[in-house]
Amino acid sequence: MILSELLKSKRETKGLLLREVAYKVDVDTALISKIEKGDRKPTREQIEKLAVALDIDYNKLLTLWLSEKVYEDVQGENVAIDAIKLALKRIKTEVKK
Amino acid sequence: MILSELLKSKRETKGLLLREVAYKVDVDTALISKIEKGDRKPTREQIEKLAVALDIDYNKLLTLWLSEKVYEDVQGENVAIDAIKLALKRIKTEVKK
DNA sequence: TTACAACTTGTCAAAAGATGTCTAAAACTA
DNA sequence: TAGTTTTAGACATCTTTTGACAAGTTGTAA
Repeated sequence: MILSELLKSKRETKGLLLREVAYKVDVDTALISKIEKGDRKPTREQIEKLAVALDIDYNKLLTLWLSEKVYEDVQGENVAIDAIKLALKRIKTEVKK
Repeated sequence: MILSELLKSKRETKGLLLREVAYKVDVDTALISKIEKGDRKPTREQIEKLAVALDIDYNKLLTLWLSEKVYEDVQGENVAIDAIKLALKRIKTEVKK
C-alpha cells in the first residue's frame, strides 16, 4: 500500500471530508487533495499531523513516508537494488555501535 | 568505504592534485576539496566525470553515491531499517514486472 | 436540469535548499 | 622562509519545494 492510498482510504473509512483533514493538518484543502493523489509529498510535520488526524500509527506512517523517499532516490537506476542493500548494510553496522 | 574517502584515496593513489581533478571535472578546486571532505555531495554529472578522471568503475561509484543518498534519508530515524527494507521490497517487486 | 457541495487542477510567489566561485587563510614541502 | 596545495567562509545564483488562491470538474440530491 502506497502512502497516498493509505491516507485516502483511512480518511474515507473515517468518513472525513478533505476539508476536515485539511483543518487538522492546518493546510489548504487542495494540498490534501494533491497528497492523496500522489501529486505532492507531505512534509514530516504533516505526516505527524496526519497520523493524529487519521488515527494511523505514527511509526508506520513515518516508515512508509521514508521508504518512498528512498524509493524515489533509486527508482529507475540499474544499480537500484545494490544501492539500497549497501545503505542497509551501513545502517545496520552503524546501529550496532 | 565512504564515497568521499574513495575519491580521495583514488586521487592520491594516482598522484593527482586537486587542481588536476578539478580540471577534468570542470569545477573549482575548492569544490573537489569539499567533496573529498564530505562537505558537498557531487552531482550525478560530476560522478560520471570523477569515474573517468580517477579511473573508477562507474557503476560502483554510482552505487555508492546512491547509497549515500538513501543513507542520509533515513539515518537517525528509529524506523530507518524498516523503511529501507520496505523500499527494497518495492523495488524488487517492481523489477519483476 | 439546477443548485450545491466536494474534490481537483493550474499557476504563482515565497521559502528553502543546492550549487559553484572567489578570496583568504591554513597546512604542507623543500 | 617561499612556494604550493589544500581548506574554510561568504556570497550570488539557480533549482526545488511548499502553500495558497482561483477556477475548473465531478458527484449528488431535489
